[in-house]
Amino acid sequence: MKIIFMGTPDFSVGTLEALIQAGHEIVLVVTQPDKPKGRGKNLQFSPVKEAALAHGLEVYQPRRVREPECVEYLRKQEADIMVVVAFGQILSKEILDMPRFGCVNVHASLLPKYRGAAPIQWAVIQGEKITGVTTMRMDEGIDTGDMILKEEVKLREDETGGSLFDRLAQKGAELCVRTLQEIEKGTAEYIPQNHEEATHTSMIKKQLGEIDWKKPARELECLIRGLNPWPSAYTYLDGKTLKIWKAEVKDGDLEGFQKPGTVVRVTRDAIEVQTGRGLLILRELQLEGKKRLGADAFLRGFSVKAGKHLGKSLE
RNA sequence: CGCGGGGUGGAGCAGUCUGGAAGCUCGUCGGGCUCAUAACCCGAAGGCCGCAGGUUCAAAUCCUGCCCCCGCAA
Repeated sequence: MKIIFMGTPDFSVGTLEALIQAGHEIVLVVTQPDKPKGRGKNLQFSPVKEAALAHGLEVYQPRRVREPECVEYLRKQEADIMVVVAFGQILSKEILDMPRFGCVNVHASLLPKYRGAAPIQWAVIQGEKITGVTTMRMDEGIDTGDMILKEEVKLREDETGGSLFDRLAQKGAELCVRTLQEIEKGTAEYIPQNHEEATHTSMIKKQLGEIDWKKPARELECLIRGLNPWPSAYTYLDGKTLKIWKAEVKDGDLEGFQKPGTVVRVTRDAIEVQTGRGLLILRELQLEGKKRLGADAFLRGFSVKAGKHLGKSLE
């Protein structure tokens, strides 16, 4: 089939490559415009653009796909179908109706749950046991279209946003190829979502990573995993940002309840911190400007003593 | 030219401002003590102080250029 592919981040790349592998003709790859990124603010290509260029595909980067001239350009491609994976722009009805088979989206959750921007990270943050990927035929709403195929994925104990991201990207790629096969054969079933059960997620903001020590240790541990490797959960130590990369939960409070955020015990390879409920044992951390370190190495260079308060300096 | 921190034995750091013997906490190896240990005691190995120039009687330390790592910001 002649496909227009739309996508931007790493998550989309696997699907793009799987489609190429499956022998589809990608007539155009649409991705977000290059933006200044990283230290030094250099202009950077999106991962999808990198991949497209590597395969010699034509790349199109409209500021807004809904503008008339963009729509015209898409129409000229005469694609049979559009595959949209984490593109980052909302498509107008005009575009959605354009291809013969419509627009198919790969979404990284078991719809109708976790509609919206960052379903993968949210699934980890919320402590879900199972999530997955869903393909659907897009309609005008955000992630509200009829579902085609779905596949479940179990979260591991130590699942991070990053690890789940990788696994779902791969599952999504496979699922997308299968979905297109069914559509091509005419055997695809379109199952409406139960909108009553829908939940929504918002985009991950950096600020979400600031640890609120009043919350239960269990919740914080999920937050830490969910925001690893980006943007990471953090707190403050002596006014400097301290990222927490790995932690464990320890139920029960040690020798009476101390103010949340207080270091209650330091051993050779762990820093135990009081939370709203239970203790959080910090195992891997990173101080501003420094590398990521295991707690044992960290403690060799920086002395942290019991009684120290983590978080914003005041109080 | 977006802002900022850093590169010192295997690990993490101090020392740099105020040039003048390479230090701390660990790890490793050997020995001792102990029922025992992440304990304690004794001893040892291991460093082009990121790279290249410059200033100086003398540079980890001052000056110049470059490389690499990281935080913020996007």
